[in-house]
Amino acid sequence: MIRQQIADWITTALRTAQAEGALSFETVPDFEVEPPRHAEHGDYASNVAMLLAKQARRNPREVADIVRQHLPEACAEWVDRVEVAGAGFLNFFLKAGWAGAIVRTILQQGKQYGNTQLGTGQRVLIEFVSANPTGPLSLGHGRNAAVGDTLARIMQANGYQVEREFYINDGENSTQIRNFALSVLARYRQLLGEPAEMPEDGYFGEYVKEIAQTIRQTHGDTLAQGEPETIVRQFEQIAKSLMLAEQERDLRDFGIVFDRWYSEQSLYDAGAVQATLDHLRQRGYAYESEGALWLRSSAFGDEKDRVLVRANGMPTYLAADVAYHRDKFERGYDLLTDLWGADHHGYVARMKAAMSALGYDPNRLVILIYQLVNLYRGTELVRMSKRAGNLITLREVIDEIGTDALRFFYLLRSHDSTLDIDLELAKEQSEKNPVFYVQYAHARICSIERTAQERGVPMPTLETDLTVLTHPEEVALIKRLADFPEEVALCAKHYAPHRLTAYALDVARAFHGFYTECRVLGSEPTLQSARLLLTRATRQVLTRTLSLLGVSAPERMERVEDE
RNA sequence: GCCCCCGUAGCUCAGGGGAUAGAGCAUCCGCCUUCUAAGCGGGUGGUCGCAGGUUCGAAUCCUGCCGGGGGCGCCA
Repeated sequence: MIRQQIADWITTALRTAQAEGALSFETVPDFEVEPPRHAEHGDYASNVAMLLAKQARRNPREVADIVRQHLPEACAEWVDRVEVAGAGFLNFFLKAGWAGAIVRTILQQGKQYGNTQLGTGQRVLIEFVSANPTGPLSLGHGRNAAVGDTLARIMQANGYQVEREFYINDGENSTQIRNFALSVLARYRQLLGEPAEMPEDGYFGEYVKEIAQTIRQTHGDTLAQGEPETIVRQFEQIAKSLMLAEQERDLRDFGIVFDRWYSEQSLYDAGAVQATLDHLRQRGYAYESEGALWLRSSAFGDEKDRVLVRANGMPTYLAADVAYHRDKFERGYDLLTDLWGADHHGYVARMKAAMSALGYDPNRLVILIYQLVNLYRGTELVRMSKRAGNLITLREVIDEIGTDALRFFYLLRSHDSTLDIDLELAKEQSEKNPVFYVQYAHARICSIERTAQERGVPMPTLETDLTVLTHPEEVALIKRLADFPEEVALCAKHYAPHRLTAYALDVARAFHGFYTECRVLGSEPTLQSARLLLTRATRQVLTRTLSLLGVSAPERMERVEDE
């Protein structure tokens, strides 16, 4: 808010200078107002003059000086002085006590603080996880889930109307569903003591046996009798829905609830796949060759054309997925966001090409690719899961380290980076663990408030004099708090939810510094009141940040002493 | 061969046109009569993979190369 305020003053100054003929330029550049690294450069600095110099045909320092002289008088309320420095930076030095005004604003805005208008009026569909219903969610799906859900929360905070959707890959003609069903069927028969062989490329994880067991318990021993094709179809339905139920349960325990579970099969049932193929043909972007139907994706930058319908008449996964994305656009969203694993990156070009072929703006489809996740126990790479065999399940990691730690760790790095998670570290209740560091700051705040209550110190009103908040640690903390709305907006603009963990750590760090240097309870009454309000404002921002991350903000954290 | 991601402190990574490059961990030295020491302060530690280019200014943008990971099905 203070940054926006300064930016507005600068814009006003530019307009005034322009009107007076002191400065000539066509467009206001996209300049920045940032807290400089070094205190001698003021509280906030702007690069506007350097960006404008060429247009204005003057050297940057001259431009800076002109801007400085045309700043509106209103800024005198908060600004002590403005210096021109370096290559042409405008350095703003704020009056002692400016920080207090920010604390008041934060508290006045309450739960609204941190919200922005960035996406007001825009509908977004975030499609994520979308795991195959043939196995439990994996460690990789967990990253997808954490990034997608937090991004959804962030976009909501920015005013977007957000919906979360899970696309179920349940096409009945797909080989994977059939294989899965055949695997479950084989296990089921084995349970009944019948000789049954697993399909060669079947699913060999323990969970398949569990599903067979569940089916036996709920449907009895006669489900594998009758006409073979009917049996397999039946097993497809039952096994698939059991698997989906488990995925939904895991996600709910991970703090994620989808607005919609969208079935691939429903696209076939509604004729949407066929309609999309016809539409592509009409537009001239689908053609027959070698007995198959092809998408002319190479016309839109893809390296080659792709098969939509195989020579055997079966549509490919791509065909359904194109129909699905068409359906999403037709539902009226302004923006579609997909979250895919790195192993699907090669698919991006063809999906965007398909959207272009259908006449949609491919830029309205944002596909985020996240890199792999490796799990370590100390320095040892964890490869296998007992239950799922060749993959590590999300469930077992949640069970071991908890939702809070796992969500935080997933968002500790950019989705562009491969992520290593160390189970030992995530479980450790110590200073090494960043989740605890942040949560501990919150618990400390609650502890101060509890003690205040015990001592009969009431929470001060907003009329309290906040200009006494001038200690460097207080100002540093308030600056971090003041950044919150800007940070929330940046997270959305760059699709970078991981920035939020960094921000949470920054706020926690600033608070711990304040806590150490500035005694709250027992200080001089005016100061005590002001500090109590600062503490409350910090709590509000921390709680909100953690809730955007889907991480809890505990009111107490007792250290467990281990010998 | 082509495509995507990464290469920054001993380790794990932020920063992705702006001033003297940051954090955590590790390591060394300090700080608990007083709101939770799961905390705080300080020290050590860097040719931002290499070479060109663009720019007033490059870790950041462009090109090429090197190294690591992933992907290149009428699988999903």
